[in-house]
Amino acid sequence: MSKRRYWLMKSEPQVYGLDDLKADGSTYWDGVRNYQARNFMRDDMKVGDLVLYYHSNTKPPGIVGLARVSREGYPDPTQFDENSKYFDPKSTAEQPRWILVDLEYVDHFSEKVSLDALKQDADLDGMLVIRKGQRLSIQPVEPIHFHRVCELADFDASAL
DNA sequence: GCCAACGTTGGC
DNA sequence: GCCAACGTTGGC
Repeated sequence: MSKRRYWLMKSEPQVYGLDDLKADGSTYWDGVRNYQARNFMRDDMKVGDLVLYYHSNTKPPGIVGLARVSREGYPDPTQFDENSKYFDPKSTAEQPRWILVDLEYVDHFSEKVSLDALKQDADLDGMLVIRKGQRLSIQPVEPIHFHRVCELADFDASAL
């Protein structure tokens, strides 16, 4: 088995929160229109990778639970849909610009680990999400940081 | 609602 | 290829 990677993905709970993912079971992560985030989904995210699910634009922002990559990169269908706000006229079926992955629900943390708590924790120094001005909606996470976040959430990830 | 910190676009 | 203008993200 290849080495598993860890990620953090941001979503606004009023748009598509972890509760929505739980209700759906799985989803395709559409609407990403940032090349760096696209590249992660296209090149690096593999089935089985674990994802810290982060709620932004809420009070307080923070990590609310876990998801898992359930399908590797394929073209985001919304780029071809003229009625979608994610429609991209420069994208073609032969050369799609935007690639997404599928995520499946894993679990909620019993309590949100707030952004403030992440910032307070010395073991999480260097984690991207706590950096000022960091807007990237998909971020790689160091394994040690991933496990520390689970620890802060009092969540046992050893069986995953 | 404000605004800092980006990323993208397009004129030149 | 530069960079000003503009748009977006997201914490506060």
